[in-house]
Parts: sequence; C-alpha cells; structure tokens
Amino acid sequence: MARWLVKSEPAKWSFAQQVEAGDAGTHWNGVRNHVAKQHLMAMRVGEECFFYHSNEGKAVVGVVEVIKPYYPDHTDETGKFGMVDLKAVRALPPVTLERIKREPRLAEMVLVRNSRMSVQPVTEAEWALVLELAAG
DNA sequence: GCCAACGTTGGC
DNA sequence: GCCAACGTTGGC
Repeated sequence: MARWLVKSEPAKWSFAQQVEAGDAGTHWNGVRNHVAKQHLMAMRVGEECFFYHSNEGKAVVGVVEVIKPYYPDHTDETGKFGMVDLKAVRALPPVTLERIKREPRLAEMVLVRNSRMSVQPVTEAEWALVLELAAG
C-alpha cells in the first residue's frame, strides 16, 4: 500500500469540510500538474493520504482514504487531467511544516524538498514518523 | 505583501 | 525545439 500527501488551502477546502462530506467523500479536482497527475493515477482504492493545510496552518491535520481511482476531471476543459475521490478517515493533532523541517529523518520528504507539489508520495518510514510526531 | 521556485505559454 | 515572459504556488 502506497502512502500519499495531498495539499489544500483551508480557505478553499479544509479538512473540516472533508469531514463534513462524510463517507461519500468528494472529488479531488483541480490538479493541473503532470507530475501530480502521475501520482493521482498511481493511487489505489484503500490507500491513505495525509491531508496538509497549505498557506494557512501549514500542517498535516488529518488522514484521508482513496475511495475511487483516477477518472477524468470534468472541470478541466483541456481534458488532460483527472482526479480521485477521497474521504476523511480521522483528524490528527497537527504536525506543522516547521516541526517536520526540524526532524532530520524527514529532510527528504517531497513536502520539504518541493514545496509546490500538491500531490506527492510519502514513504512508509515518513508516514510512520509523521504519525509519531502527531502522537507527540 | 513579497518573492523564489517552478511550470506553462507562445514567439521565433 | 529553444527560451523569454508570464502566471501560480506557497513559505516567509
């Protein structure tokens, strides 16, 4: 099972809203980057992603699960991009970007190395460590 | 609010 | 097919 991280500006779509959407989930539309698209295409149903608040908060705040694999994004008029459906699994005590950057073993996280990647893979070790930090 | 990093667009 | 100009993201 691969692990992922998806980003959203809470002013546009927050984890609280994701929780409100319930088990029906929502489509993760709007990705317009080819590398991020590759990651979306690689997602399998049942795989989990960290939900990261960018700009405001700058922290991992929860876990979401893939409930529908890659399909066309109807909001993309070029027809090139797609999306997956995600549902909230659970909230996490926030793990801030600042905290992640202070952890040497997380120095290779895409979140640290390429701050603009909106959908990114997370290694098993990174996943476990961030959960550890969340647990305090 | 600024700006660095990076992706995309379009002229040539 | 190159690359300058431009737009966007997101940390600070």
